[in-house]
Amino acid sequence: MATHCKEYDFRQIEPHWQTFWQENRAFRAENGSAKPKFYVLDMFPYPSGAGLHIGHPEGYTATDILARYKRACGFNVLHPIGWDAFGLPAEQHAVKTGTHPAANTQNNITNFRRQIKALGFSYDWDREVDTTDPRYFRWTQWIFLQLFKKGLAYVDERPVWWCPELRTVLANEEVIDGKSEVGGFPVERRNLRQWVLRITAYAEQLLDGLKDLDWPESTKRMQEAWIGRSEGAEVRFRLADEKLGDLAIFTTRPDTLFGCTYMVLAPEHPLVPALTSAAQKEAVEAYRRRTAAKSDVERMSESAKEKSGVFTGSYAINPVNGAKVPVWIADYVLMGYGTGAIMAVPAHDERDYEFAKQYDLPIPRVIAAADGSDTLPYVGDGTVINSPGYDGLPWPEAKKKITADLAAKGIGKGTINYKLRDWLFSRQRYWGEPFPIVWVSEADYRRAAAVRRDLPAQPVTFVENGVTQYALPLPDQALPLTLPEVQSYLPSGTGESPLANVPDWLEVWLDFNTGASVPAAQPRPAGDAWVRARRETNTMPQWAGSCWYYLRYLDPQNASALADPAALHYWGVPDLYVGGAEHAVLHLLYARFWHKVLFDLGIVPQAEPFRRLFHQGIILGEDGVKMSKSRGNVVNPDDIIQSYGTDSLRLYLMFLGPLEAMKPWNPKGIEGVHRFLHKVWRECLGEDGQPNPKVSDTVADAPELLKLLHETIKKAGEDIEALRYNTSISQMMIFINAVQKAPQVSRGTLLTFLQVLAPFAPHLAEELWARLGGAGSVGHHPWPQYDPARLQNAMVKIVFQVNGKHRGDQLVPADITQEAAFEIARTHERVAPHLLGKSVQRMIFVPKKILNIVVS
RNA sequence: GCCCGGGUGGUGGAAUGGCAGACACGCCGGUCUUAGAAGCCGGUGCCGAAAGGCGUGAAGGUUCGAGUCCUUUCCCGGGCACCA
Repeated sequence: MATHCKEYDFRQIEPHWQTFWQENRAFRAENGSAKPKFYVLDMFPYPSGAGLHIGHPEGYTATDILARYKRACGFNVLHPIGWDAFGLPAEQHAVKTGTHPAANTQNNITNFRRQIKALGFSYDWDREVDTTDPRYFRWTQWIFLQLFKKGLAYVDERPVWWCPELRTVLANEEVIDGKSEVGGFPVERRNLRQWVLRITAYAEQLLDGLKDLDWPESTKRMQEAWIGRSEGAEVRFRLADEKLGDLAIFTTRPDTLFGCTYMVLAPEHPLVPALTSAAQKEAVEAYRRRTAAKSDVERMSESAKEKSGVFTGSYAINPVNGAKVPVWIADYVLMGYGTGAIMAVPAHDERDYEFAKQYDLPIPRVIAAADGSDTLPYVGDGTVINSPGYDGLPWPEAKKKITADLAAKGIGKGTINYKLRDWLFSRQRYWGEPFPIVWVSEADYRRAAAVRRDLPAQPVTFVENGVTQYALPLPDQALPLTLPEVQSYLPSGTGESPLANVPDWLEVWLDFNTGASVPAAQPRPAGDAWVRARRETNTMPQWAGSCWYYLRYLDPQNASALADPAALHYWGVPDLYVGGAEHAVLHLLYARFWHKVLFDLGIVPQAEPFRRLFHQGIILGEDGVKMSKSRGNVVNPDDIIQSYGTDSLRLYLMFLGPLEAMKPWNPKGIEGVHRFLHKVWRECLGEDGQPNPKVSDTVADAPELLKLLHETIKKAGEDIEALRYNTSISQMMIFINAVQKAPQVSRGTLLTFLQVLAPFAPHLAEELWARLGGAGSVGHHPWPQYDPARLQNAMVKIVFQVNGKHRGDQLVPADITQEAAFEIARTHERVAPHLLGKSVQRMIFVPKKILNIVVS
């Protein structure tokens, strides 16, 4: 079973055991097992052409250790891997080379698979998934159809980020500081027809569900901030010119209504033209034009310095005091939030204050500061003043009262707003999941609606050249809708994807019952259900496939459902999810949203997909800065494996520091753990490769060594559960250092130690286990139990302090009394001088630890 | 600006309010060797010959006792950023 090398030849040992595991399918997870399940999930990688980055093995080693440990503890462990393989780089490569992105993607996957296998992770390779496989994305499309049917998908022409360089639209989240996240190219605003998912319908649930999750607090808070719930009121102001109607605003501080001295509309607000007086027309229009021409980045950076705005010439009436207040437009008010209009209360809002100062608007105070200060703007606690009917109330109470009073008068109501926006779900790209949607005429849609039961309550439509088009979903049986071959992967440049350039795919006769289609250029087939249709040319964003992959692992081959309900019940959701903090908001929020929809549909039994989440930290270059090609400080896993072996790499990655910490790579450090593994080898085997002569079947280990062994079992187990691998490794080092000093060691002790080592350095552990006569695979043996009795010592070291200062220590019986300990202390040669001539005031005695003598 | 993390030897880092610096890197000395490498033994926070003193970004506080708890403050990293 084992190899026959005489030295620790990891280049021979590691592939040997990897082959062994593969041939024995050692890590297969069983559906329907009677064992308790444990599901430990890695964020699956995008298989880039650059190959694995050192950050991948960091997180993957962490989960692998846990997976191997849990298997040894008797769990049926699901530990899968797959490929998030749709994505822009493959498409850009295709544009450049003209080869199909699928070909490039498969090459990259092959390379990733080879690299990951060389790291010896205990994945169940029978469950590998690939988001670009039609058998996979069929279900991505299916889930989209469920969202569509539920009214959670719609189309909207809206300004979106357009990147001329990438020739595609980007989501807000993909734009960083006015540049594309991928490539760093400049972006601009354009109006395009887009698919949008109504994630805002789940805002409250997404916020509420965070409470019970075992996630890093920082990540929870980031999601909270992203959802951005705020409670306030919508208030309607009459306009002075009655025929213009009302102006609705949102405020979180209705209690400051008496302090409102002007109103501000977003420049894009639809009421602006009607509100603008003849005298102000020119100024208002110029301002609107200027705002529209600015990118959001310019708008933000400029206005961060200085507020700007223009008076419209109109006035509104403050509903609480009848005051006539001017209506302005300014770009510090955003159309996309609330009603796109605000009441300005300059005394109690920093932005309004700044604006009022700039344009000389009145700033009356309506909240008295709790601390009596009179500086403005004031946004702290206090009581209401200058507000007849509410004076003297603490402002949160006034807020409730005024909101209720407004509601009673029918001019306002309490509302909740969220910063969260609906999710822009389409991309003008080739390399993504096609939408299983066609566009048909109203008449054809009505005919389909008469027989189809899978349409939304409200049809999804858009108007094109004055004609209303209706979105008709493909029937389930027509899935997957695959990508057509194209001549060029270059986007059309007009905002449509390359799919718009494939007429035979694009323009079809479609049977709305079966989803069957023929090119429109051919004659219409016989039958009533055939309608003229144009396919949706957008594709889905990369987030789509990663929104539900953790479910597909449960039952990856299933052709009739995304997963068998029995598998969904047995495995449930991951018990642990490990991945980078860079996904704190987007992926993790989108996946939660989809999961909640699937939960509401009764497809999954849990409301949340990821109960326990952990972010591994970033590994920096040797120089303490982020690894990058340009800096030349990149560490390549392949090179490390070649020089030290994957066991050393795995161990070092975990020994570097706390898993969640950002920490620099130190090339000398890996030699330290490599040395440790060599030492383990030498303690087990002699120079001839046979068991070391000091290994004995007859000699009993010293109690101290056994105690250390049991401490090691205990500490390793506890640390693994808590993902504190650095300290468990140091404990194993302490143990092996003790073995080294012992003249003899029992075979049983070494075998037990190898079991503890196995999750961390599985190849070496297997090899030594076999050579020391252990049966079968070390990973298949039940995790050793520590004996609590062995952890006790009859004698313990007690520390003597005088006035809190360490003055000496002494080995004493563990159950020594305070009196006896004091007797030892007062005669202790290093302690006694500090007691001389002093009187003892009191003593603090902590058994087994400390005796602190307080003297005058 | 706001919200999170975090500051401990030359380095990475340990430390349920109870011996600060485990473990490892590096360095110094020794051993083995013709020599080196590897291994092994010993040392290694700072000041001091020693006794002892000082030490966890800084300053206060609570406590018999603080790296750990509280207040203020500085620095570094991350996220958000006109969301009314």
